[in-house]
Amino acid sequence: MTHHLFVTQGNSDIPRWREAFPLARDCRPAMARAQAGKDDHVWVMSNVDDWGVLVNNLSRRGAIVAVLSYTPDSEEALQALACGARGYAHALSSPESLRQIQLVISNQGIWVLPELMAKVVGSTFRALGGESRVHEDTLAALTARERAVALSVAAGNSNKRVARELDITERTVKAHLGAVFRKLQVRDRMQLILMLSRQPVTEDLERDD
Amino acid sequence: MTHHLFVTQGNSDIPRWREAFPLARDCRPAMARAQAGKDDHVWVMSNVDDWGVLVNNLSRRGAIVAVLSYTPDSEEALQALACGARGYAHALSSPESLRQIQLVISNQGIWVLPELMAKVVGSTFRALGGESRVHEDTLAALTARERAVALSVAAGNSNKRVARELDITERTVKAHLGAVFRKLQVRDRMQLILMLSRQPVTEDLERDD
DNA sequence: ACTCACCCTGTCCTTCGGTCCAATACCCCG
DNA sequence: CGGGGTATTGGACCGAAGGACAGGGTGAGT
Repeated sequence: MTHHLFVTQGNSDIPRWREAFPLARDCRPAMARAQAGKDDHVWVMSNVDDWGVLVNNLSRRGAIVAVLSYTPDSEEALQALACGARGYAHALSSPESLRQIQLVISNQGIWVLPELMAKVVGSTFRALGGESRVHEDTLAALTARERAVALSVAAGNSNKRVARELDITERTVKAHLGAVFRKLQVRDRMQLILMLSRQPVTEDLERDD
Repeated sequence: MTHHLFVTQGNSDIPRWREAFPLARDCRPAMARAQAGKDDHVWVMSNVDDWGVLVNNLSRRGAIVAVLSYTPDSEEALQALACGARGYAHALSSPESLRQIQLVISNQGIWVLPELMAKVVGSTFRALGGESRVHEDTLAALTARERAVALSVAAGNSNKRVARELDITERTVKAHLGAVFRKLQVRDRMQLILMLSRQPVTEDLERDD
């Protein structure tokens, strides 16, 4: 059968893992390295020494690895994924979350904190030179004129300036801009800028008050 | 209840989707755009026009989107993810695979072809030297409060929202913001965003009329 | 002809953003 | 202690932004 291991550095207590997976065993890095094999599930704390190397080894041997961190950040998440981990989450995730994660990654899925997702994918996309392919897509939904207005606005120009630039009335600029907002589902020029200059945007939309 | 849609371009036959999800309906992009909402599951073929935009819209509205392609490649996969899709697979995946994918992505997971995963994440990590350290320089000139305001504004928030966030008056936000504008030599919040979300800025700034 | 999509413009009105001119309070430093 | 920097807020003012409502013009299809 497959093993199920928690790898911790020292005598740190194992938060709610025990609760999530009663059958699992906790161990030290060396032990994991020795025991884990194909299809085993291994959870590695990001505070163990050389966790990257460990994760790499394990996943290379066919183990299904998830990394848990007390201080999750996108950079570490990327590193974890790059080392072959299939999951990355907060170490204090609830037992339910942990089981959900296990479900996902044991089915060939990837699991990262939702808020990190955007960042990870974003930087990945940029890193691959795919650069502004997205924009072309989002902008593709616009008419030629709307696109021109959107781009100018996204460059930080005021409506008046855009008007002069395109040699139309400020009123017309507003009209086009309104259409852009509708089509791209943003509330104002700020979010337009963010959308076109990319990523963050956390969880805007809806509710301003 | 939640919808379950297959979005195809034209009269292409729906491979084995029917078999995997008997209850699902297939439709055109426009229909999907109109019907799909929060928590709906939508499968989009990568040969429909502007699938990127469509996926963007849908996922932004809370739908769970997966992209299927007859010719999967890492670039397209990344694009799909960047647009908010949670899954990317071959259009001719077996019904079992499709169900597995659905399981994964409906549990907050990400699903991409395993061999693409390595490529994508691998190259990323290397290419990800230093990301966004630029800001710390520019932001260093600000007081703690000003910095907080600046960052929130740069995230696309309105003055009112920032006020609530920091639990101060909108008036005070304006005061801090004014200071930020002076110190960073920008005229308004748009240029602030541009300054904080990219690096170049080369631009003129000057002259609006 | 007629519809449809796009482009352009107008007025009216509300809210938001930014600046000027204040004032109060805190804290650190000389 | 007095002076400078910071944080906070008030009021007033004005221009920018964006929505609501209403048009007029073109060209491509049907």
